[in-house]
Order: sequence, then C-alpha cells, then structure tokens
Amino acid sequence: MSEIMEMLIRRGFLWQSFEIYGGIAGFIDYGPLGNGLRRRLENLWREFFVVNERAVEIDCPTIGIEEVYVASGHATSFTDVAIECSECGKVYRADHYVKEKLGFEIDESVEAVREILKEFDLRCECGGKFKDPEPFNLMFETKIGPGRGKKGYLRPETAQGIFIAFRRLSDYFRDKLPFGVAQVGRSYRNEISPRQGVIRLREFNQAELEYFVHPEKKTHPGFENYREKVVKLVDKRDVEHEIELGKAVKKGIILNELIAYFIAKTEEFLIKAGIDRSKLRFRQHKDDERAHYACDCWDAEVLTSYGWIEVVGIADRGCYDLSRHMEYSGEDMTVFIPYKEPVKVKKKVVIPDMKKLGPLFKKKAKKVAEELKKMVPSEKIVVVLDGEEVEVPRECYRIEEVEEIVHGEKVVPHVIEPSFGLDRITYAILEHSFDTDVVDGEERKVLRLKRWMAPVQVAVLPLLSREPFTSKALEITNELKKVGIFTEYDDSGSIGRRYRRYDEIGTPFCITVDHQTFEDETVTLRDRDTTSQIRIAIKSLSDVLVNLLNSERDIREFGEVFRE
RNA sequence: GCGCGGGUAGUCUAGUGGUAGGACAACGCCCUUCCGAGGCGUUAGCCCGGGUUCAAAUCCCGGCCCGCGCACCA
Repeated sequence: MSEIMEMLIRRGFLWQSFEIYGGIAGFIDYGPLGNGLRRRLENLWREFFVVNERAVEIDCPTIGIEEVYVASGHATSFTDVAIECSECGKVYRADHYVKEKLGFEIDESVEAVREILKEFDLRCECGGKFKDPEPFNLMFETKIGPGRGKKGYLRPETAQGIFIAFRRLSDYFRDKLPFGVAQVGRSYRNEISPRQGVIRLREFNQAELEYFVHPEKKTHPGFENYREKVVKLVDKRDVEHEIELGKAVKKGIILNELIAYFIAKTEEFLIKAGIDRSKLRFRQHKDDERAHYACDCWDAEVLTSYGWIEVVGIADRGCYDLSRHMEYSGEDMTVFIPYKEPVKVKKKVVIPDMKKLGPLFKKKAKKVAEELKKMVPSEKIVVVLDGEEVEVPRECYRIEEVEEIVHGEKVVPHVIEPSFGLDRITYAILEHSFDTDVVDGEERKVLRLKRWMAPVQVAVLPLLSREPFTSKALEITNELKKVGIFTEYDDSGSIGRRYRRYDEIGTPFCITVDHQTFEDETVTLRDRDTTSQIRIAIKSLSDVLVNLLNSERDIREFGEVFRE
C-alpha cells in the first residue's frame, strides 16, 4: 500500500466498507477527517456553482423508475452485452469484439449478438466457443413496493432528477433563461471490476450543475473575466494547447463560450480546493468516446499516482435530455422566448373542410383534421392514422395564406453540464497535499491542505498535561468552537509529538498554552507549513484565526515572532 | 470477469506442520516539555469457510479483500 493510503486509513480519512465482514470492492467509508474534507469541498462547490451563478440547488430521490432511464437512454446504452469463452473464460464486450473481428457495428441486444455468433461462427482468440451472450447493465436494479413491485433503478447520475422537474424549475425561474440547477448527492454504478481504491466506486458522490440556455446563446456574461485566462488543453486530436480561453473559442477548439466559461470556473474551483495547477489539464473527448447525449465534452483531469484521472466532465448535452423526456412523457419542456417586438408573419396553412371530412372518415374525421392542421401545405397530403398512412383527398382542405402576429417562440433549452466527481477530487487533493520535509533534522509528514479545506483547523495544546494548563486550553478550545472554527483539544504526549500529529492530518494552526500565558494572557500560534510561531493575545485569537483561515497570509503579520 | 502474486495487533513486520514474537502507534501512571524525549505498565493479531493431519498462521480447495497485467470504465 502506498504511504499516503496507509496514512489516510490510519488517521481516519478513508476506510474499506464492511471491513469486519471481509469487505467488498467499490465501496468506502469516509472516516471523520475524510468526511470533513469532502464536506468542505461540497460547500466550496456550492459557493462557486450555485451561490455565484443564477442557480439553485434541489434534491431528488436516488431511486428512479424505469420510465426515466428508458427516456434518458441509460436502460439501453448503459447495457453491454458480454460474451464469455467456454474454454479460457475470457469475457469480452460483444460489440467491441465483433467490431474488431468482423469490422462492423451491431445492435446491442442479446438476440443480435447470439445471431452473429451463430452466423459467423465467431470464436474466442483461443479458438474456444462462446457461451450464450448475457446482458450486463451498469445500473443497480431494485424493486419498489411489495410483491412483484415496480422496477426501479438506483440513479447512475444526479442529472435526471433535474430534467424531470424541468417544468417546475422553469416556473421557479419565471421562464427566463439562462438558469442553473444543481444537485449534490450519491449516484450508483454497478462497475464490473472496481479497482484503484477510491477512484472507481460503485456508490459515489456527484455535484452536478445543469445550466439551461437558449440554444443560440451559449455565452455567459462572466466569460469576460476569463477571456484571457490561460489553461492547459488537450483537444480531441491529442494536440496540446496552452492558450487563452477566448482564443480557444475563436479557433474552434472549444465549441462555445459557455463551455469555456465552465472550464475556467472549474479550474479556479479545483485550484482553490487544493489541486496542484501543474497536475491539471482539460482533455476533450474524442468523437467515438462521447456519451450518447453529448455534442462536446471536456474532462478536467488530474495527475495522481494512478495516472491522469477524470475528475470533472463538462458536457454540452444539447437538447437531448429535455427532448427525450418531452417525447416519452408528453410533458411540454419548452420555454417561451418572447421577441422584443411582435412580428407579423405571412404563412400558408391547411384548413380542413369538415363537411367533406365527416362523411368520408366518420369517427376518425376529427383526428384527421388535427393531423391536417399540422401538415405543411401541399397538393398531396398523407397523414398517419393509428400507424396507417392515409391520403387525404384534395377537396377535403383548403390552403390559405394568413397573417399572424407572433410574439415569440418556443424553444427546447440546451443544457451545459459541469459534473464533478467529489470522491476523486477529495482523493486528488489529499495526494497533491501530502508532503514530507525536514524539521530540526527530522523528517516529518505534512498534509499541506488549503487552510479553508482542513477538517481540523486549529488544535489547542497545553504545554504540560496538568492544571492550570489543561483548563485554560479547554477554555480556549470552546471559545474557538463558538465562532465556528473546527477546533480540537489535545494533551496527549509531548508537545513535539502533538505538532507532528496535527501536521500529518493537515491542521493549519496549533495554539499552545504555556507558562507565559498565565503572566500576560497570550499564547503561541504555530503555522503548519513553516513551523514558525508568534505570540498572540488570547482575546484577539478568534478574529485573527478567522482572517488567517480564509486567506493565505503569513502569521508573522499578526504578532511578535516566537520561532522563525 | 480471467491470469499471476499477496493477506499475521490500528500501522509495519518476524515466523514453512508442534506454546505467535517485535517495532511504531494508542491508552494509563511517573517525569514535565516548544517540535515524533525517557521509564514502568496495559490493550491488541494469524481475512472467512471447508478439507488433510494426533496437530494448520504454515499444506489443499472455495470465497472475500489488496496489488499487477488483460478486459471493462455509458
């Protein structure tokens, strides 16, 4: 096990879930410190992507009904067909194997694969025959209610809940684009073989923002602040660019300004959270790599001991999701966009003649009339009635030119989705923060978390583990807790040992109650990164700490230096 | 899911068929202290299940977990 993983387990950041029963791959427990860190990350995310956008956060069930995932496409495209060799036991994804061996695409259904295997006598590379193909769905299935129940799935992404509630959300925003809707929560994917510890989990934490925009207005007023920001991009042809975002959009490397805006914002967020800038890049999905719904997609990738891993996906999902739910549910998912001035439009329309239609189509006449109104005017019109094509005789309708006043148009909004994998980001922060250096000739382990991210922000330590040092230290601990600082009290072991303990878990500041405290009501304040110390009055502690914890200022600005 | 290698206190590790040992950590007491001091003591372990054997941490089989390679990662 790596040095960092050993520390994370020992100190209470991460644990294997179900450990006492032997554990199972793909699940982790967040210990007290890991949970604290991830909570800080979530709140920082809200600050960036909800509070400072025209956006809100909602919370939907983690169990979804089958209809949702049929409409979203997950029920089909999330299902792979697997084929297993009966000789050597190798398992392949059927579509990949067929494409590689036979060179064509196939339907992802068990029947189609079964047929191909038979028709081409497709064998494993070892020469063995394949067993009967089996479907493998990456979604966890469940049952809602007793008995046969209703089929449900654990959500594979938080996004769908937002699309489903779109009508309500659009009302909430008074039908005015653009607006964003966020959701932070758990999602589930039944991975075939999760590995690499926290990198591929079966239950994981996502923070997603669905930013709904007019299809022709993929811009953001905030982009002006980022136009000259330089980021590291790897485009879909694997070409690297260190380029200003404004130029990247102009050159067509990034599809639109809105994606570029979220790339910038994501970069800012990740760096504020503690990701190492030199280990961060944005990589564009290749044409054959994009999900079924996306028209452009950029991943934020960070370099870790597992290599470059994807931590954020920024996708332009177009109108895919809303259109699909509109189609499958019948609910109107459009937004009415008024024109500045109403426009007069002349157009030709089809007007049904009920006198003729009635006798001809009898009961179906009304339906025919309705279909007719939707048709493009023409001398020959064919309508589809209950799946049957019927030509409507020319004398049954008139074509007239009418003048209409149009006040606006209905559009299905497009959505840009920045989607964050909180578990991976949390882990990457830990790896990027983990460091060793030498203090007074001895090596120390230190977790250089950003001050505002640390799960324990301040440790209060009595120099001696007896009265009156202990009482005074406890008193200070309680005062700091009252102003919302995550503070711990610790009197166990020598003072040096305790400093190292808090260095290792990334606590930025230690306060020590010493002999002088009882002479002049001051304590020492120690900085984790430099190990320098100042003397400071107890009464100004909370103000100074709040200031320090929200900045990267040097403690030496705040008091007399006690140790360099 | 396949193949190879592993799994001994919280962590690291010794132990190849015959009483499971150490280091560090943690906890208690003593010492009293500004960068992992010292002394004494305590807690704590053979991944799970089956088999072979008089006897299994050790050998065999299955499972689970970890690592690596392959496959998978919409």
